[in-house]
Amino acid sequence: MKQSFASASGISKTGRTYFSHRQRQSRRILDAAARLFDERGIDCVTMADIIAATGIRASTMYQYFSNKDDVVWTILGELFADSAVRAKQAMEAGTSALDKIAALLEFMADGLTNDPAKVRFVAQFDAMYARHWPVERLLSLEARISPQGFESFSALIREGMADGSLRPDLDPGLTMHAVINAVIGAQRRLASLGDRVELEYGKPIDVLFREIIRIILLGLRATGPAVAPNIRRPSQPKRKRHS
Amino acid sequence: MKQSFASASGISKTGRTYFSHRQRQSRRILDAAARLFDERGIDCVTMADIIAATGIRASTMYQYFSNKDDVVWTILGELFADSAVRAKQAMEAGTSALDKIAALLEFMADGLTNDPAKVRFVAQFDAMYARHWPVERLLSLEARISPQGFESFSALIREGMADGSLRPDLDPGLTMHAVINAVIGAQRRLASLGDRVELEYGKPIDVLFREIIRIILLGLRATGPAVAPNIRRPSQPKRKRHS
Amino acid sequence: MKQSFASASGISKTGRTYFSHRQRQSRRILDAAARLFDERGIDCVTMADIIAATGIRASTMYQYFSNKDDVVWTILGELFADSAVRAKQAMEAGTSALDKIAALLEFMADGLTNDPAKVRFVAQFDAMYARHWPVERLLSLEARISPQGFESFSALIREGMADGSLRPDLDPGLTMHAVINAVIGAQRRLASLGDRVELEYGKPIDVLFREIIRIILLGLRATGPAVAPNIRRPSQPKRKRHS
Amino acid sequence: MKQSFASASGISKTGRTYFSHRQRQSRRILDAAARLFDERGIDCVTMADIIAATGIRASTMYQYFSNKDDVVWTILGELFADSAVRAKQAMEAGTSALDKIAALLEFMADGLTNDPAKVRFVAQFDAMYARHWPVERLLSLEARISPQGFESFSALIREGMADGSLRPDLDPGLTMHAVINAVIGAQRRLASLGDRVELEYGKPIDVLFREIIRIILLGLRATGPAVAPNIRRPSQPKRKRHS
DNA sequence: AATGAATGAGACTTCATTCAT
DNA sequence: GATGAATGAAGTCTCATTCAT
Repeated sequence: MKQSFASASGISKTGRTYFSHRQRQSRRILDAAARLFDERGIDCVTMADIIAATGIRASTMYQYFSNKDDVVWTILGELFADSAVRAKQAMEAGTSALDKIAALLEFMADGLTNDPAKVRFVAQFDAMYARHWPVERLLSLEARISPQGFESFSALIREGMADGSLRPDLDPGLTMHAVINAVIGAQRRLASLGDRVELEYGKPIDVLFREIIRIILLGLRATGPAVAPNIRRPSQPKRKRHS
Repeated sequence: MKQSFASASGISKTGRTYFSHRQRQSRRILDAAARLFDERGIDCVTMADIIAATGIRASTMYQYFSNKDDVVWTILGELFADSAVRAKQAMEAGTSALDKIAALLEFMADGLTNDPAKVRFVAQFDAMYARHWPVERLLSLEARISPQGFESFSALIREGMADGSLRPDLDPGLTMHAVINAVIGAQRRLASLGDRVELEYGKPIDVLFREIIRIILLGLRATGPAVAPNIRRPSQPKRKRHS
Repeated sequence: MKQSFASASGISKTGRTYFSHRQRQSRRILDAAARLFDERGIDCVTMADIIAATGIRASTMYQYFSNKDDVVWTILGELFADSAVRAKQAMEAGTSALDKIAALLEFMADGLTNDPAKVRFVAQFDAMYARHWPVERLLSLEARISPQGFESFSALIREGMADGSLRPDLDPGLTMHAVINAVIGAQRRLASLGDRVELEYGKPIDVLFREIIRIILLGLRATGPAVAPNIRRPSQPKRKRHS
Repeated sequence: MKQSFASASGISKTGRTYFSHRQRQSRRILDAAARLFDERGIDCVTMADIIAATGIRASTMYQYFSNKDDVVWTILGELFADSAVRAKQAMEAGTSALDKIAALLEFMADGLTNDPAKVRFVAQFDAMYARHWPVERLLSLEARISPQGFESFSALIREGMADGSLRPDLDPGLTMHAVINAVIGAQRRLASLGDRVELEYGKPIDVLFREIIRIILLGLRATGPAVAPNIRRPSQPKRKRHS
């Protein structure tokens, strides 16, 4: 059986690392819950279900997690903690701003390929809980996906316009935020629809996702100058109005 | 009071068609439900809530809708029926394939601007129900957003590569599907997060959405230089502000 | 079986007065609850107990009362509504202020004699809920025991000092409030201890209560000699009966 | 921080008597419990609350007290042990019977002024537990408030009628029991209502309490003779039995 | 003496739904 | 077509308490 997505959260079971009993129990619960959430959808899983799946008694469960939100939130936290580190590493590899952005998006594509269940979980979480929990808690968590938080996005665009890797007509205060929101939205939608997309469109979700990344990067990157220093690039016959 | 989003669904009250009492009651229920769904989220609304909001008795409710899914599905159907027609109209206006795509995405941007509640509703529906109902029912519904269904997307890309409005290196069987999924994903994410996005990023959701559309279209369109070195049309003279 | 104290609330079952089914059920619940509260103490009765005693199903119960507080509060309301009317009538009979006070205290003694269960209930309520519910709700209810609310007490003392029936050294803003609080406190304590007092002291609770009333009235009334040495007012010719 | 009312219970920390660890722990528990009882009301405090407040583990708690009743009872016992001694001392100071009674009542007024929390605790205890525990245990405890128990009350009344400080028409087997019950009832009611009384009536609880004491003493004391040696006012021919 | 862990028992409440009138 | 009433079936959570270490 494939590894539960909760247990991937950087806590290694290998080696002689000793889990205390409490930690082990906690993990059993989280793993069981994560599996159920993925199988049935977060809202269709009850505490009773998790309890049954874990094999402990209800009252014991409540010694570990005081309610379903607690479980959900914990899983989410582990997920993000894990992602944040790896996203950072991915971006550091890039040289130009465009490279960095590409690395970040590629990182997300890898997430979709390797852990669609994780993405699906977060997608559900977003759709269901986004409105019920304080913004801060939610967005602060999501912000970790980028190294210094979303605030660094502006800098990235500016950097790219300076180093010539990005189009000169981007808006530092806007573009990257738009891109990241769109890519996250796309990623989650594809993860949520899962195999159905393949059935319908004949393409696996990660192929679709990598295509949209390609298009977006094409849209972001500097055209003429980036390739050749001399500014030709006449064309673009009639940029149509959008809005 | 602004019109409920359900009652806007293309059902005309004009003409001498008289709603029977039954139809009026049904509408009251759907309107009340739609409002509640938007206020609290689909999963946080119970039949009892809808009943209370409508002012009828529980037992009467069941004369109209046999359960919550029935209500949800009906609202969704009205929403899509409405959208399909208008999306089609929007696209017909375009001349080149790029124009048509732009018109379709623009149509979605308008949806986000004018009816965020509708988009939010569909987003929730997707995240929560996608997995519980047969694919056919769901995707068939969504397919209506494009005139001939998603199948026509391949043709559109081919058309664009032929008429020179799109990059020549696109994949007819892939690109448009990728774009549409991403744009839907982005639209729904933004609608779901709503005002929070503005608080966090300082930009309204529709501004973000139009920016990503712009980037995607930039990524799709044929770039003169990339294709041919000859320099006409020196630069995008005045990218207009989007918002 | 003796009449339930809840059902004494001025709602007559006799005659052709028709209770709707709902009212009858509601009464059954209140009666059952009141009996249990008196037998075991309010805090030792659970909703489940009341449900079992009433013979309906749990879910039906919640159609009538949404929780235990609701039941408790309803019973209390009926009790006070009933008392308020009768206390008023009792006081109106008196001529001098002392008579009126005596009538009020006597009314309370009757309550203790005839409905110790009611008093006991209120005593428990007080001790347990006084701190958990908003003052207004509670005191406004209690205030009904006196015709125009406790505010009229000052007037009563002033009236008595004017008509010569009360000691001249009383404090209108204080004395009657002190008296009423003490008498209520005494009444509730005796009701709570119930038969135990008799076992311990060899006197029934109402005998003890009437004795303290007598002492208090002796303490309140004008004493001829104390005021003026000349002996007019030859003795309270008609110590009024209390009971 | 002010001393917990439980730890004031006459347990001396002086001398070289070392509390064993066990005693210290026990005290911590009792203090924490007493504070919680006063803050929330006895019935709203769970073992878990006490445990949390004390900082020990649940299982450790049960090494000291086998259940909540045990804790409650222990606190109550300390309270009474303390009171009994001081009540005795207070009464011994008096010369006439009236003086002794006044001293006793004054002692209770002091209790209300200085330790309303203690009184409140006992009031709650009374209302809630009186019915659940054997009479003997309860009343025997309360009896300690008077030196030789309530049995001595008869003697006190007789003494007062003999020394001329009390009215001659009192009932030795009744009056003092009535008075003490009333005063305890009043004291507890006032303590329970606490600040609310002041808000409602504009007078602090101890002012109200002292006023009722004054009235009762006025009602008890011999009238004519006490003021002037000459005995006129024979009167009051035959105080009839009341009840 | 302390404690980590577990748990039986049950209380409270909600909800969708049915049914007879 | 409307409604009053009832309810089965769950779900969530609390609490006092035990027991082995």
